Parts: sequence; structure tokens; C-alpha cells
Amino acid sequence: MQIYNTLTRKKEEFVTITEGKVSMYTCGPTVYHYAHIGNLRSYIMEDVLEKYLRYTGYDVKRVMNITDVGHLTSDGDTGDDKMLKGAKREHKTVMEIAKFYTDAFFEDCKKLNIKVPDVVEPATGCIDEFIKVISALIEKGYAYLAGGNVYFDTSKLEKYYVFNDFKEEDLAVGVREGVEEDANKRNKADFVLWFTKSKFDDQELKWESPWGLGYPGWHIECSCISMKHLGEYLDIHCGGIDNAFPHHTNEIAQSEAYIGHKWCNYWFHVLHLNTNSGKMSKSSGEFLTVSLLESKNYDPIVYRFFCLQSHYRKSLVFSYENLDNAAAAFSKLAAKIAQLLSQPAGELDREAYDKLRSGFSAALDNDLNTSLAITALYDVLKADTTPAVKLALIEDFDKVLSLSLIAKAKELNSKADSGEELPEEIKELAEQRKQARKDKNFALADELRDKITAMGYIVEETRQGTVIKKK
RNA sequence: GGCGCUAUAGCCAAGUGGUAAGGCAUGGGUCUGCAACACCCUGAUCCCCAGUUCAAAUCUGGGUGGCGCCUCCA
Repeated sequence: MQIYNTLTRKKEEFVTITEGKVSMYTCGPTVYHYAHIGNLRSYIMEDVLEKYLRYTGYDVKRVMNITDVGHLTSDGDTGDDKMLKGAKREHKTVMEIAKFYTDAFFEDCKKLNIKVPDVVEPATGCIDEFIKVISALIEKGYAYLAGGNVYFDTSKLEKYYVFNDFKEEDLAVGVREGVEEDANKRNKADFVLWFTKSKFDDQELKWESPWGLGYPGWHIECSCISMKHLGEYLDIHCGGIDNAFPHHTNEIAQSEAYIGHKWCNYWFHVLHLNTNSGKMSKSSGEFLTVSLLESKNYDPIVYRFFCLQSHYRKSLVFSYENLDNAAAAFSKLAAKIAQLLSQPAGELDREAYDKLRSGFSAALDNDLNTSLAITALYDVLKADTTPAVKLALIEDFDKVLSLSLIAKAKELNSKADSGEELPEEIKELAEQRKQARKDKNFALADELRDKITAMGYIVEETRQGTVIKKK
């Protein structure tokens, strides 16, 4: 499979360190608030990547962290730990907040058919690891103490800016509001490994360390958690594009300084979901969550479908118009499959099956082109072959796409068949309407249809007669 | 200011040198008491300029617009 590697800025053949095995690390969520659907776009695309790797036969071990410490400032916030702020906002303790939003995150994942990674590790569970790695970095001369904090010395590296051709003097320090230059740093690009002193001193979570009571810097957690579970050699590291610098750059710096050799071969970055006014964030604009979409009667899977229709390396604009577009396409797909299910299945033609399947693989082999993979799905539906072949392929594709298409189709069919389960009241109205139509009293028939619709049911005339189903 | 990504029909989007896939929406039609469903038909020379080539949406150079990052936002 070909995959774009941010490290080389090229599409490359994906070759793993150990044949047949993939070690995969994903930057997990911060758990001081709900994830918004832009965050979730990354997790959806990474889920597709993981599932496709498995689909092609790899044995994948995937690790994800949960950031429950160390997020200090944020867009809009001018102080306070974000976790602490969340805790204050909701009158809960920091760990309760973390637990609450971690659960909420995985709830969202479940609704979006995102598989839970093999290992999920909260940062607060790995403090000893952090201390061990930071100590070693100091010993090796890659880190120094200043003003009570431990800093990583980026000048000790041959190449620090691995993703961008930044020149140190071009970095605009403090472009972001609320970010000030730290006078303790020897070099502009140095970053904190361990805090004991910061401008945000009302930290609730602090741990003992050789450098005093404090808490870890933001970047160290991903390096340590990854190495703890996946060892010193990593095949692929995933995350949102905004993490490339400085987060991932710093991860590479500290990891490779620690282990003394190249750490990760492939870097997979998902571009942002934007609104008309720019990047979606937790603090500006409408806070778009999965539950908000649900409250507007969107099936969460429709959002997954929406993401899949685009490519992970393209920024995608979210609007309700675009989501409606996806919703319409999705329900048409489900309806087509529902039709297939009610037909005689016929023979499973192996040749036709293999040919159509190869179209799907070719799409995903090419840098995870999900948009083309969806087209491959449409090709299956249009193909001149038996329902048996089509359904088998749809089921096969769904191991990767995870759109639950067959289940949705079955649901449609069962709704259509479940005339018996309609409330008496509805059945009564339907009977009256049937009689009205027989009498050619269409005004009354329409009135009755409106009544049934108002009660939450849909009335349709099909070739098999009138069908009433729940909305 | 620096660095990077990107620009194809109303919208999502494929395309990696040989004369523009697919989906949604729109419009027209078949079916229907009507509506919906379903089915059929329907649209762009690819941001602009210059160049390379027999041939460019695809390569090169220069513009313009959008997005991201620049030290704790996926």
C-alpha cells in the first residue's frame, strides 16, 4: 500500500519493521470537554487506516493515550489548567472530569463505529515512565534544569525541524495570544519536559519528582506511552495536522535522543475540518458534538460517511448543507441495499466478486483514497451480477468503511414489514384512508395521511401496496 | 514575516502527460388519484498568466484566493 508520509512529504510504499505486523500510535483526546466532530474526523480516518491494515492481513497493535494532565492554556483561556477549569465549571474533581469525558469520548467513538485501540493509556498512569525518560535525557545531556523546570535542549540535535524547513530566527514567538516567551529557555525551540514552576501554579495534579513537586510537559506523554507499549521502533504515528509542529516534532526530538536511533518511520496526519469561518475549535463558533448532531436528527454514521467521501489529506468544510447532502446519499445507499436483501440471492460468482473487490483495494492502497472506495461501493451496486455477490462485497467493504450498511438496510426492511407492530390508532387511520381511497375521496385520504405523518409515521405507496413505517 | 498544504460543475469529489469517474442537489420524463419511493435522461475544459511538449486539469515558472503551523487547540 502507498501512503503519504509527512516526514518525507511523499507517498511511499508502506513497509513495516516486522513483516506482517504494524505498531501504530495515535495521539488521543484531551479530556476536559467533549470532543467536537473535527477532532473526531481524525479518529474516523485513523480508524479506517487501522481497519484497512487489518483488512490486508496485518497484525496491528494500536496504542492511544488519554491526555488527562498538563494542558494549560488554550484558545480563549488565559490561565488555569484546562482540566482544572473543567472541574471548576462542573463542580467536580479533576479526575472525575477526566473520567467523565473519557467515557464520553468512547461513547462518541462507538456511535461513529470507531474501534477502541488495543491499548488506551491515560497520562496520569505513567508518571514513573516520564520521570525515567526525563532523567535519562538529563544524563545524556539533552536536557537541562532552569528556573525549576526541566527543558529539552534542541540545539543538541542535528536536525530538529523534521516536518518543516523552519529557520529558528523566523519563528514568531508569542504569535498566539496568551503565549509569552519563557526566559529560562536556552534556545527558542526548547520545550518543557517537567514543570515545577509555571505561571499556572494552581495545578491540582502534582507528583513528586527528582526536580521537585510538579507535573509533566505536554509532549513527553506520547513518547513514553508509545515506547512503553510498542517499544523503540514504531511503524506509524497518527494525529491531526496541527500536531506536526511542535508536538510531533518534539516527540521525535525527545524519543530519538532517548533511544539513540530513528524512532518512527511513517507519520500520518489528518487535515482539519473547517467551518466557513475557519478551523473548528472547542472555544469558538458553534460547538459541534456528536450529540448535537443527534439532537438535530442526524444519524452519527452519516457524519462518518461524510468524512469518508473526502480524503484525509484535504481540509473539509463542514456545513449542514454538506451534511444533508451526505445524509441523502447515505439513505439512498441503504435503500438500495434493502432492495437487494429482499431479492433472491443467486449464485456467488467468484470472478465477479474478486474483480469488484480489487477496485476497492486499489482505491485504499492509494494513500487511503476513501472517496474512491465509496465509488467502488457504488460500482458494486450497479454491477451486472447477483445480489449474493453484491451483498458479500458490501459486507466485506464494511470491515473497513464501518458504515453498518447491511444493518441499516435490514432495519429499513423490518420497519417496512412490521405492519403488525403499528399502534392500533395508526392502523385504524390507515384503514380509514384505504377506504377513502377506494371511494375516491382523495381529499379525505390526504387529510388522513397528514394525520398519520403528524404522529411520526411515513406513508408510502409502493408496488406492493401501502407501507407505513416509523419516521 | 517565515514555513507548509491546497484550488476541478450549486455542493462533496476522482483524476499523477493523451483529449474531464462517481455521488448529492437541480431540471425533464416514466410510474402514481396526488405526493413520496424507484427507474431513465440532464451539466464543467479543470483559479489566472506565461512556458515545456505532437499532446497538460495533470510538468515548470510567476501570480491570486483558501487553509494550517510558528512552543502546551486533533
